[in-house]
Amino acid sequence: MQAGWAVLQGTRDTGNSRRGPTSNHTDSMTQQLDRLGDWQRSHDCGTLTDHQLGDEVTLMGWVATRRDHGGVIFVDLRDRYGITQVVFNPQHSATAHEKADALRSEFVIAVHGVVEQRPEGMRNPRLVTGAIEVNCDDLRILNASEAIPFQLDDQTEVGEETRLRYRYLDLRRTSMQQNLITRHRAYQATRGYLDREQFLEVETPFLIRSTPEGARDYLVPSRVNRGRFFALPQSPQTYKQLLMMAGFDRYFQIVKCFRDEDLRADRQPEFTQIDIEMSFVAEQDIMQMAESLTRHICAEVCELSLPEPFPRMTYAEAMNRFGSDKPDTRFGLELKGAEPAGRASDYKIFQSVLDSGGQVKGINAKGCSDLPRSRIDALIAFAQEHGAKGLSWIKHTDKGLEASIAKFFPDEAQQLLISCLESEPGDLLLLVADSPEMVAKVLGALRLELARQLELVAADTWHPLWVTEFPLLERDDEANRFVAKHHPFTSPMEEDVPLMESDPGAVRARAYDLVLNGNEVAGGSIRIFQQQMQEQVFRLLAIDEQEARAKFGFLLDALTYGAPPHGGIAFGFDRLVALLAGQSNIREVIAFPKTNKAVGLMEEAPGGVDEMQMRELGIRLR
RNA sequence: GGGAUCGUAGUUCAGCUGGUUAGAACGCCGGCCUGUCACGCCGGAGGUCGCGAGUUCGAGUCUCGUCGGUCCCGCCA
Repeated sequence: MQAGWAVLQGTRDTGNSRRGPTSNHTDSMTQQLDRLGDWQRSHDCGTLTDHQLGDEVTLMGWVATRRDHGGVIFVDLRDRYGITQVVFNPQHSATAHEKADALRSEFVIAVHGVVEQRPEGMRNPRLVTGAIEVNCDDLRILNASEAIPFQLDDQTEVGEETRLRYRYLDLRRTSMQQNLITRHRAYQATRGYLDREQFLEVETPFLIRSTPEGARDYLVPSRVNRGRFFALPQSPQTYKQLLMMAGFDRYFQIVKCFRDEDLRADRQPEFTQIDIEMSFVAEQDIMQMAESLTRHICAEVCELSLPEPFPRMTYAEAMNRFGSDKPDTRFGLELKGAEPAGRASDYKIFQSVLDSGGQVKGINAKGCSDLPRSRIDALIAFAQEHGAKGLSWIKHTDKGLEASIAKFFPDEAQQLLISCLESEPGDLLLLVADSPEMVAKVLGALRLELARQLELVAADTWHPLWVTEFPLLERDDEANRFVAKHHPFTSPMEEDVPLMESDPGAVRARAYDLVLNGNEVAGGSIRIFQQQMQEQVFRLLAIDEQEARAKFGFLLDALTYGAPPHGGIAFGFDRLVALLAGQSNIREVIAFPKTNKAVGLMEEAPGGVDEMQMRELGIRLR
């Protein structure tokens, strides 16, 4: 036995191989490892306190750290629940102490011992179990571990590439365990709430028919039906509507969705939705339900109390005041119209934009008149990255308005500018002149960037907001036609139906988004449930009858057999959990996420396939 | 498809206007240590400077290309 442990110590790799363990010391040690035998875990590593003093316990877990004092060895034993200090004292058990000499980080062990009070002054107030320690009399080494490629403490920030390559190690870190626990609690809060509210959880297919509307589909070739393909669902949209037509009244599902689009910090190729649909309802019913659900989740998971009811804002107001359809209302910096000042100025750029139907709007960066030129230049560059031709700026000092463009603003125009932007000495005015869409886009982004730079968002503030009355349609300039902004089954607002022929772009939808701290966490709509209306909308979208039949024939048929009025909403579950976990990146709340290039670094997915598989599927690369 | 940024020891980073043998901390390995908990002390090992070209007497450093990570624009009904 003893010789065996010596082998183990001597062969532990120093330099780590990059792609996992190549040394075979683990193999050579297998015979020296202990069996679990009849040992049973009596407690976890996060529960022992003064109350168990004197108890004999058996703990199992990972060696978080080993502190060898020559005479006495301390091991911090870690599991999902916490950390307990184990003491190996030669006077208590010479064998256990001798054996503990071989322990290294991340070895998996079982210890048997007695819960003892720590000596006076040796307590660790930072551990729940810090008042006690387990005096070990018997140790079983269940598994060894190579030296791990990065430390598991939360002290040093390890690069994400390394973390993702060894995700199973990364997930051992306390912060990641907390994130997944938060996620779990959000699942349970959701299921509990919706179950109590009479919602039925129903699964819908993952292998579905591809429809070229919307995002790119992930495709799955069918072997049995050679040359045909399934798509993975971008959402269970049509199925949940069919469940309403089937009379299920209240449906929900916590479900994976798939979109083959480029990734972002808040976008993964596969992501999770809380998908909900209800029959015999209008906007108010769904919004009220979604609001209660959100309040319930936030209360259960984070003990937050959100306002009741959530504030509401129309899409038009959101775009006008915040330049965004998901405004972060935790700070000011609202967009202000500056057209009168632009008209009164001699500034050619503003004049020509206004003459061609554009807008001049601005943000008043309060108290920023002393911002150095370099920072302003960076803001200009930022605006240009977002598509602006330029960003005009004017400092409001004690002496009045100062800037290179101030000379184009006669006194009257200056006064108008000051009143339009509610400016005071000490402020910095940032102005954009462009099409209304571009003005909103640029100033909306600039507003967020300024708030970030100026640290205007106080920690632990939660601003939920409903955005309503979205446009039904959106102009697709490339295809020169209208496309659905939400999806083609969204019902138009009744009072706007007459506009469908005359001014389709002005028709508002019975759609709503739930925004939390500037993040879209849910979105939904009242659906079309009468066939004539669905056909009318398809016409607007330039989808002819043949195409509509081919793509959505089953849904159109279902509409003819007594479809109830219905509507629903879907939550971006990953985003919601990320917010609750205080993470700005949804990868932090997903166990095994993909990189920006939609690659799994650990399992190296996607990978190639055998020629045989391709042949069976009737697929050839070109 | 485009832009920005990063890539140096296992990890996190430093490495100046191009110039001797590429450094630090943590980790790892060995030794010592009976009350630590970021243990301590002594010693040691560990590098394809992402990869490939180019400029140069000389490249971690400059140029071009390429691969990969991250953030953003486009895209995401």
